[in-house]
This record gives sequence, structure tokens and C-alpha cells, in this order.
Amino acid sequence: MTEVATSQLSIEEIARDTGLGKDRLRVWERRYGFPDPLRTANGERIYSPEQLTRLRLICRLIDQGCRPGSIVALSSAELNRLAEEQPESKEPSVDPAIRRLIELLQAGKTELFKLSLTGLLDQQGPKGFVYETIEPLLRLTGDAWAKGEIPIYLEHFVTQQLSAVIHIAQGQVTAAPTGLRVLLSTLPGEPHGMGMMMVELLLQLQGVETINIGVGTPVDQLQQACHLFQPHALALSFSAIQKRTQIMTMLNELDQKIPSSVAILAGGRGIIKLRSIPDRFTVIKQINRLDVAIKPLLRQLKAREQ
Amino acid sequence: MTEVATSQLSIEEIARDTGLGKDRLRVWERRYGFPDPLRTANGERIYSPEQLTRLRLICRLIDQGCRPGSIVALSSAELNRLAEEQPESKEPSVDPAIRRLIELLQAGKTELFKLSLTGLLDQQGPKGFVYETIEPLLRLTGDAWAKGEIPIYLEHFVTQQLSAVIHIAQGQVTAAPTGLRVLLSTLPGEPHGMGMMMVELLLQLQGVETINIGVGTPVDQLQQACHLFQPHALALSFSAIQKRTQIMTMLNELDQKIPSSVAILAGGRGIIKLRSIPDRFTVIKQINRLDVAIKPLLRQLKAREQ
DNA sequence: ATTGTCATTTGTCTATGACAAAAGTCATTA
DNA sequence: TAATGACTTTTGTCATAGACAAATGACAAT
Repeated sequence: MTEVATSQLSIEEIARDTGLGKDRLRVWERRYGFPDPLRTANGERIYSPEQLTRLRLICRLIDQGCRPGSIVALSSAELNRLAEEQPESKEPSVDPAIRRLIELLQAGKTELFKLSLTGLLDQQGPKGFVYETIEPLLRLTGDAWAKGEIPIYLEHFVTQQLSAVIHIAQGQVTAAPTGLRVLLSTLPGEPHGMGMMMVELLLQLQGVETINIGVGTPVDQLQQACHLFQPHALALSFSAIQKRTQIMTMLNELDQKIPSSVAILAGGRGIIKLRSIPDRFTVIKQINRLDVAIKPLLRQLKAREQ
Repeated sequence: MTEVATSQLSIEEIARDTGLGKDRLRVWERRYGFPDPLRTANGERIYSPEQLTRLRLICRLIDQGCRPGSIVALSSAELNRLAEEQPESKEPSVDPAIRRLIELLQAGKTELFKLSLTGLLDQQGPKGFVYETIEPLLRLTGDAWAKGEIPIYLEHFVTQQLSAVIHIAQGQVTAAPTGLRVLLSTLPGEPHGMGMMMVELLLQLQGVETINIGVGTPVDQLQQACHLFQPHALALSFSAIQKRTQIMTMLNELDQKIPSSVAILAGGRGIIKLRSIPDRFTVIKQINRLDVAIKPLLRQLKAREQ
């Protein structure tokens, strides 16, 4: 019978639970002296749960802009102090309704949370719901997670619920079809699909036919998809996760590979920071500018029909 | 200006696209002589799309029971012959409705596809829809993708649409609440959430309150989530992606960390192959056995209320 | 304010050896 | 017959350390 040492974690488990990658963990150990796992009889690393927690905190600080070299070696106490100091603490005017939603969440009142969401959808209508509920709720939960105020699974729960409500809202859309067809996706390395779903709903409200092919689609697959679906436009969503240079490379690739008859819309926090984007791309700086951005497309379509 | 060699894939991309892991790719090359990538100027492997296709086929054969040593070195032609011979090629009675859905997909008729799905939902009712449409459709598209008959983005599109329809179906559920509360998730390394959503819908139809916290939740987070939500049961979904030993390790960890007052249900293709699962776990071998599995829980709940 | 260089930091790749876990083989037992 | 246990082979993952490319920061020049 093998004694199950529950709290001893292998490098694989650590890599999975932190998202750090085995090579990265080993090279941190070599360079910064942390993590500092014990070893099994034959030299395999075994990590303590404390090290896992500390690694999670380090990941959070790195996401906020700290660099590994300056924080990986710090003690837990020092890390905690650093985490407190991080600026990011500006959120002046938050809608009390949104604040209440987050309180429900933290209290584990999921049914009430669901009901409140659908209630807000009915009150505000689909468009208002996107602007006044989804957007701030996502921002606040994201911030709260980064500060460690709510666990990641609550953020996942929110995402689940929001996508359910969006789907329900989509089911109620009764806009007259305009004939415009838009393909939606994100590029590889971008796992967040909520922005795309918000855009999808707004487009449907305008009578646009949408084709959502999920997240992380490589450029050549997008090319193929354009061939198959023959959309009038391709809408891409960028969160803040991806690296600028990677995005630029892929944008150039898109510029070359996507037929020039297809317009390309790009939106999200990851894109508004970029300079020197090819003219090809219509950058949507705020989600409420979407209406404006698709007007030329609708006009073009009408002109072509005549 | 760097020339963009679009079709040359790095080991990382191959690892992602095949699910094979970098170490494994390198050791296959060392031992069996395949894959046999070219190298960049400084020795990094670059794989051709053909090798990717061949690797995908190899993965499929391994899933079907072949062993790496006997197939990795084979040529494409020999692999194809082998794939033909494999039993698994028995899919005699496929519902023509499902077949038609896939044809619509391949033709890019997305609007018709969406309409057909909602039509089937209305016809079959939510329960029938899960058994007779979602399950076979997912299986067929998965198989078709593995055989290279449909591109991955179509599979993603199907996933998107199914989750939309499921959410709509959930919105229409009117079962009387039983008071039973179930937390749903998957373990780290398991990115597929559709199985979980199917279960969620079926549970809601039985008047169960569900809390879906998304995919890939580490065990200690599940522990915390149980503390917050106080569910009567935890339902986990396993696809065929994960390794048996990894699953076993996590199951044991769960067994220890999740309060014994919480029942644990486990379902999906990844779990039914396993032996020596702790008694703790209720294994659901077929999704249509779910009803049976939760009956004891309902009974228990009633008994406790009195 | 943008662009270009340079140094530094950081992550990933490579190679090879070692070994544990899984799977196959085969004899023995109930 | 089928199950059990011991042995062998296969297969995947881990370790080490060097190399280098990609990302970042600092500073100068346009």
C-alpha cells in the first residue's frame, strides 16, 4: 500500500495549477533560488502547498507588471506587502447594483445572483445590459480577483452566468435581418470570449447575422473560415493578456491572408494601446462605438445590392 | 523584414495541436525516428503541416489501442491502411437528422444549422435533445475532426451553438425546486465543458439547483468552493484527454479534501475506464443513468428534512 | 513624441541519461 | 476458465546544464 502524501505536489501538478510551465519552474529555481522543493529519493522535486500559494501570489504580481527577477526570491511577507502597495486601486463610482451583485457572489447566493442578472436584463434591455451590467461586472470581478479579494472560481462562475444570460438575450432578438454577415473570433493566445459574445449580441440587435467560432483561432484557419462562410466582416476581440509584438505579427499576417473584400473590426483593451495598425483594420476603441463602426458596412451592402 | 514562413510549426505549436507534450515528441524522434522535423539555423525543430497531420492520425490510433513503438515509425500510407482496419469504424446507425446537421455545417449554412438545432430542441424536448442530438453530434464532429474531415473551427462553432441552445433550454426549465444543490466543474487539464453543461441541464430538469464554476478547477479551489456554496454534491466531468494516473491522484486528493457530507459524482469517457476508484465516488457510466444516480441524494435530502 | 541602439532579463529550446509507471507475457493457482 | 502474481519490455516524464531568442528597460538621437 502506498502512503498517499496528499500535500506533496510534483512539478507537473505545480505547472498545471499555476500555469507556469515546467521549464520555467526549474529555471526560476536555478536562477532565483525559489521555488525550493524537497526531493524524492531519486531526485524528483516535491513542492509543499505553501510554495504553491506563494507561487500563485507571484503570478498575480507578475500579471500586474512586476518582473520575476525582482520578486521571485522575496519572502511571503514581503510579497504580501508588495501586493498591498500595488496601485490599481482606483474605482471611484461603481453602480450600487453591480456592487450588490458582487456581494451576492461572495456570500455564495448563486440563485439570487442569477435572478438579479435576468432582472437587470429585463430592466435595461439587451443593449443597456451589455453597457451597464456586463462590462462593469467583468471589470470589477477581474480587478477583485487580481487583488485576491475573490477566488478565481467565482470569476469563472460569473463568466458562465453572463454567457447564459447573453444567450437568452440572443434568443429574444427580433431585429429585421439586414443581410450583413460577420465572423467572430479571437487570435491564438487569447482565451477570453466574453468580449466577443457582447459584440455578437450587439450585432444581432442590429440585424446582423453572426458566426462565432470560438477563441484562439490561428490565422490560416480564419482564412479558411472566411472562404467557407463568406462573411462581410471579421470581428476580433483582444484582451490585455497577449503580448503586443505577437499581436502585431498576427495582424500583419491577417492583412495579407484575409481577402480584401472582408472588412476587419478589432476591439478590446489589447488593441487600443497599439500604434501603427494597418489601415485595413477598423479599431473599436469603446464597445459603444460598435454601432458607428458597422454603419459604413451596412451602407456598402445596400449600395452593392442595387 | 522577416519572411513569415506560415506553415512551419514550432515544437510548442505541435505540442498544443496534438496534445502530445514536448518531451514526448522529442523522445519519439529519438527512439522511432519520427517526427523528423527540419531545424532552424540554431537547431530548433520546425515541423511541416504534413507531419502534424500524420501525428494526429497516430494519436487517433493510439487512442484506439495501438502502441507507439509499433506505429510511430510507419509511413502515412501504412497508417491510413491501419486506420481503415481498425474496428471503431463502425458507426452504422447514425440518425439522419444528425448527418444533415453536419452537412449544413460543411456547407457553411450557419443560420440553417442554428434553426435546425432549436427545431430539434422543440421537437425532442430538453431531455431528448441531450440524448439524441447533442451527444451524437458531439461524438460525430469529434470523430470527423480526428479524421481531418472537418476543420477545428467548425467543431468550435458547434460547441458555441450547442452551449447557446443549452442555455436557452435552461431558461425554459420549470421544474419544481427540490432543494438539492450540486456544484459542477472539471479538474485541471480538462478543458471540455460541454459534458458538464449537458449534466447541468438534466439536473435542472429534475429541480436541482446547479452551480457551474467552469473548467479546470484545482482540487483545493474545489474544496474552498464547497465551503462557500455548501452543495449536497459535486459533479465532475472527464473527457478522454487526461492521463489515468493524473486522474487517480486527483481523485484521491478529492477523497481527502472534500467534506464527506458532499457526495461526488463522476462522469464522462475519461472515468469509465478506471479501476479502483474510491467508494466515495458515484461513477456515471452513461449520461442517461444520471437520473438514477441522483435519486439516493434526493431521498437522503428528504429524510434529513423530516 | 517617436525611433533606434544596446544591455539585461527572461523563457524556451536542445541533448542525453535515468528511472518509474504502464502494459504485455507467461506461469501458477483457485 | 479466469484470476493472481512475477517478470520483461515499452513508454513517458524527470533531471541537468548550456545556448539563445524574444521581451523589456534605459538611454540617445532624430
